[in-house]
Amino acid sequence: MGRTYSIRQLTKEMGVTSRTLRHYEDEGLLTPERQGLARIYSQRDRARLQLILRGRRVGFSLAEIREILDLYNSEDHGVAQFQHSRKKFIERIAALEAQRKDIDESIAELKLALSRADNFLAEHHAQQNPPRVKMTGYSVMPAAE
Amino acid sequence: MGRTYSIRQLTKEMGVTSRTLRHYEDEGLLTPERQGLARIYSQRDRARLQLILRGRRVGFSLAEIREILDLYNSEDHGVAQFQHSRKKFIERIAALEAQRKDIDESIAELKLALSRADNFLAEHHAQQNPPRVKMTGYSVMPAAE
DNA sequence: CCCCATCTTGACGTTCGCGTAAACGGAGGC
DNA sequence: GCCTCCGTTTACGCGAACGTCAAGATGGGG
Repeated sequence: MGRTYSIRQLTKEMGVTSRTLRHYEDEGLLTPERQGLARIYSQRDRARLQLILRGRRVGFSLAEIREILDLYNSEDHGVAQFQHSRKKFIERIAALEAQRKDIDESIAELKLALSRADNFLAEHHAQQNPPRVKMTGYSVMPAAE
Repeated sequence: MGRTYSIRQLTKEMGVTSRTLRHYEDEGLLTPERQGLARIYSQRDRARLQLILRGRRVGFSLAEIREILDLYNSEDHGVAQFQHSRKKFIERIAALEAQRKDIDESIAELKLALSRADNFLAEHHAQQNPPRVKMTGYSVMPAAE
């Protein structure tokens, strides 16, 4: 018999509102038990919620998250089902790896901008008034390509 | 003088609609020149658009993207400005690195699920797909009691 | 000249992910 | 009894990021 959680406990632990949990339930992402009217969340619900929130952080829509959870949780464990799941998993992995590339590029660019800011601040170290220095004629973007 | 682009050319190249470009202009993210009524995009506009789209792919809102672009593009090159920019850059980098961690975890989990699907298919000698290493790891999703 | 393609400016519509009341139901304490 | 929490349902609202008409400008070709 696993631990159980009230809606309040879960919201505090995960940093979301009760409205959010009910919304996820409406969307079929969570299916807590009931004691009368009150929802009672199992460890499994809690684990699913963690997956949902992480999925959200990486940019999945609730529909996509549900699809993935359904793949994990499928009732039908036939060959066709697994082949379908396999395809979906591969798609998701590829998408995430592409996204990671975007993120790495963004980080690199931001770090470059950061170092430029640091250089400027180092050069104008003790200065408090904004110096009207023109920066090497380049007023726009980090060069692409 | 650099190359220029019609709205149509840019949409085709970038895979977005003209409505999207106009929307970005309404939001102050792009400021193409005009020839009469027609918009005419410069290389700089094109570069900014690439940044915008990448920002979108990593989950930034248009408001956040505008803020970052403004940091790059600031007119005021004073010390206070650079200090502010520096702070913002550091924040963004930290957020992206956190997101990267989420992505790596998601990828790891999906790969685990993938290998389980592969194992199943191997056992049932569904010969269509490359077999995988045998896994003995425990499922990420807690079993349904 | 007309036609057609491509552009333009509104402006209302849509989807997603919840927020935010409004109104009500038990359980426990005083 | 009543008050205070914690919970519930129903349901309208909202901001973001465009989609989707409607109606008109502009320029080139036949």
